[in-house]
Amino acid sequence: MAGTNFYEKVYEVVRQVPYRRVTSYGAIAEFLGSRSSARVVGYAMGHAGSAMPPVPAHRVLNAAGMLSGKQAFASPTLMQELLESEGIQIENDQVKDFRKLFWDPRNM
DNA sequence: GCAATGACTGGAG
DNA sequence: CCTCCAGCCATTG
Repeated sequence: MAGTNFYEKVYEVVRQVPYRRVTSYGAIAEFLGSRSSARVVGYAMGHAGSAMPPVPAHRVLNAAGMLSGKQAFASPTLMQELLESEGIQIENDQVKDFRKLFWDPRNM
């Protein structure tokens, strides 16, 4: 069942990511209690397409600010386009000024 | 219930 | 600078 509490938590955190901001799997995992569960966060993101309401998964990147999950989108370029649509600059599948655009769930 | 998997991470080579 | 390895943890078969 893709409706577990953990998934819900992950989706909830991702939905709280402000416009024109990004975060990382590790940050979300850490916010949920275990930084080591970053992989699970990514796994949950894979099901984000079925999540309701929809989750801005394109704002979730790895620790390096790289679009590691772009393949999971309808189109491999969709993630980058969505981010650029928000005013975020991407270069070589990597977010520029990632540190500046980075948003920590605890900082809300 | 055990074994495999993954949109990760940090450290070592 | 780039590549490889081992840890970690919820979900799935």
